[in-house]
Amino acid sequence: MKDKIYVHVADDHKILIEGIIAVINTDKEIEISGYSLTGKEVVDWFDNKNNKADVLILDITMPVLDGFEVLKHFNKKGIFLNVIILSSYDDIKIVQEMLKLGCKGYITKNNAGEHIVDAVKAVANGEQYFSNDIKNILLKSITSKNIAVGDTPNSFLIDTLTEREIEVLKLITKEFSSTEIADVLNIAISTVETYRKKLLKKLNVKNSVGLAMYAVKNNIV
Amino acid sequence: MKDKIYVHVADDHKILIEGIIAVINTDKEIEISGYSLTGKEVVDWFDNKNNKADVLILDITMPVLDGFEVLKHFNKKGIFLNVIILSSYDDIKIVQEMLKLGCKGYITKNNAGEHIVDAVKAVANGEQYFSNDIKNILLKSITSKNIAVGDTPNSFLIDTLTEREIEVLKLITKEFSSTEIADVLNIAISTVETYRKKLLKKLNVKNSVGLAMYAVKNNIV
DNA sequence: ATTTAGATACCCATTTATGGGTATACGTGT
DNA sequence: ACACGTATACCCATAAATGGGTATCTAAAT
Repeated sequence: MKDKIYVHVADDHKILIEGIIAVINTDKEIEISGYSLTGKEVVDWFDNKNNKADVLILDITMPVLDGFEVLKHFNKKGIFLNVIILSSYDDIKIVQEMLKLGCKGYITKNNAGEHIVDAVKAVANGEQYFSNDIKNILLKSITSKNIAVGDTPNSFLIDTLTEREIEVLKLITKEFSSTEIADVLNIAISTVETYRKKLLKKLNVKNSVGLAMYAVKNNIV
Repeated sequence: MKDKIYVHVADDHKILIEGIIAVINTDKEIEISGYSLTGKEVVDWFDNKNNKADVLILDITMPVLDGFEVLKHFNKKGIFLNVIILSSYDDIKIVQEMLKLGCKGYITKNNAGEHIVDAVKAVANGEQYFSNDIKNILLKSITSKNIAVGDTPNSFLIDTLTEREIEVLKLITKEFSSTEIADVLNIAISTVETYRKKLLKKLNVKNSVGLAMYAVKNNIV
């Protein structure tokens, strides 16, 4: 009923890649179209237009570029991949950061074998997939606030803020006026006002309150 | 090893309350200390200092005051209860709203029987509890953004705001200017500005951004 | 009956923010 | 060599917000 699912695997341990290939080869629907041992290789592989993959299985700890940097790179380029994080980290902060960066699945290495095929099929199908331990820590993290809300899909694809813009934005949320921000950052008030204008435009909000609300919604503060 | 867990049940269907009592009575650790058929009754029951419960099982659809309003009332009063929502709604928006209002558990009526005892014990113990279907929709809702983050627990309203002040505050967080707020509420701009002054003073913040941040931190929005 | 809290509205003046430009300087990558 | 993004800074004008008052009306509480 549908084409094969092509998968690219990235992990700095060759043996783990071989394991994943072995597992995935047991399923006729899925095929490995490439693999990488460093983040740099991943980026380069996808830069080549001849290479294509429906799903990227991505380790976090890798030489040259780590998993975070790889996703940031793709986000910046506006490249939208179905990414499954395969990591031994089960720290909530890391999982959240990866979700913010747009990953669609997250499985831990402990029980990768039993999950990998299902995970690949799920994310290739536009769904999300988490291994049970990740599910648990995600649920635990749900408190009385800041519940996940289905936003504009892939809203990370919009205008990326520069470091300085984020710096200004953070100070705005701390109730600083332009004068005070200029003081703290040692720049002219006019410059701060330039940043305010850029922020308003990039984030498409009406005023400083909108900036603050954006910052909150997007975990910038 | 520990005292009994006292539970108050609120649902407008008497038969459902009876069912819950029957289920809960099978467990020696838990005891029903009261029940209510409307939201108003719940509020009144807890207003009486002689009444106490460790856990409140709360329906959403109820006459006089619904579940949302009951939780809002307790939040406003600074009353902190371990609340389990028992509802037939499994809409993500509703679950999220209830979590924002501070509920500690959420189970659907489909499979209440098999979950109710575990849920009560969990929330009485300070943990969270969700039935499997709720777990699933919560996980589904986790997108690339707005992941749950553990905040300051129970930071309720200090200086009580009036209804009108809260109304204005909410509009401020929606990026409305004073002119627009005056328009929406059909009052003079000068009146809106009076509210802004009062809000700034009561909440002890410097500007509108401070108001917005306060509103977010305190679940007003 | 009198106080109190809340909603409403205006006066004044000053400070900030917004919206439209333009412009220079620096570094990266093609 | 040149384009591009980023950080910086200024011009202009208008809109909005802030900070200090005072004041009236109503409903609820004492």
